[in-house]
Amino acid sequence: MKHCKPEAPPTDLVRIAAPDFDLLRTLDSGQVFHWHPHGAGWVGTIGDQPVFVEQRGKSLWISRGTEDVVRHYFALDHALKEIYATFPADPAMNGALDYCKGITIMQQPAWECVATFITSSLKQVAHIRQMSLAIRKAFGEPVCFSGLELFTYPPPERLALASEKQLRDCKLGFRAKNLLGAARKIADGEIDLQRIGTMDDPEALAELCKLPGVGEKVANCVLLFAYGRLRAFPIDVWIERVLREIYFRGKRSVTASRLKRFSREYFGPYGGYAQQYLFHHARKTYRTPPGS
DNA sequence: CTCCAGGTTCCGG
DNA sequence: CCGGAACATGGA
Repeated sequence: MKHCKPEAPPTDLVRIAAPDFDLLRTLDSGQVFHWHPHGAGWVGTIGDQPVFVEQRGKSLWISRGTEDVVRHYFALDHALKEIYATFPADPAMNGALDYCKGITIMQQPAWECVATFITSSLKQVAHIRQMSLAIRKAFGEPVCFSGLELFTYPPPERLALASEKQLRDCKLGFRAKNLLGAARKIADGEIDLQRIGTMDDPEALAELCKLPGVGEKVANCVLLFAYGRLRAFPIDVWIERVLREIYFRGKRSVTASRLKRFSREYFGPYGGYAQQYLFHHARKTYRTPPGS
């Protein structure tokens, strides 16, 4: 990140209430990949808007004028206590809840979410962050903010003009073709991300899966992290591990569709929340047992 | 060096 | 419907 002019962390801040929210845990939970620590808080873009956010106890101190945007993006209106009350009360879920309390399911811009999760396949979170930042730097708009140069996420129309080689130079590997294809389908109007918001869950899932590089897992991430479908339950390698080792312990030949059906029925109306907590807890604490 | 990572797609039973 | 293999890249 370049310094475009010397300036300390922003001083024109306003306070908003965030009683049950945990900013650090939320930003570290593998939903978004572009926030930078800055002073005692964080800077990043929400859409085209550069924002500073710092948590002090039950309050967020944020750039003046970004109150509505921040509240929506971080889903500060989600009633976490009511959501927790719907979780199954088994030991694994209780452990995850204890570890993840305060994480919200965010409400990201749809395209940015689709694009970053297209690049996520077979990549660690640190790599997804690198690719996301490289794409912003190469194709996004620079925004000078609080002495830092931030970059917006390029819209589909912009990436549609890129070459596959340019995207590979952002270290996308085989994902370059998929991201380019998806950008083109959306820029051409063949897929309408706004209209997907009006569809029911199964229909929206099917529509998202028409994009190259988007299968059931990525589509569910997008439904969850961008469209507020809090029942969507993405099954990645971590969640599959949790399901098999805890909820299907000792059972053999458990198929993928079996896991899907179980997770849909067992985790309730906020299954997506349960999934995110189980994922984050497992990813942060899992160690392969010695000798196996 | 080997293993694996917030998968998708294609191909053969 | 199911399992297997290919696909790029870099951190552990």
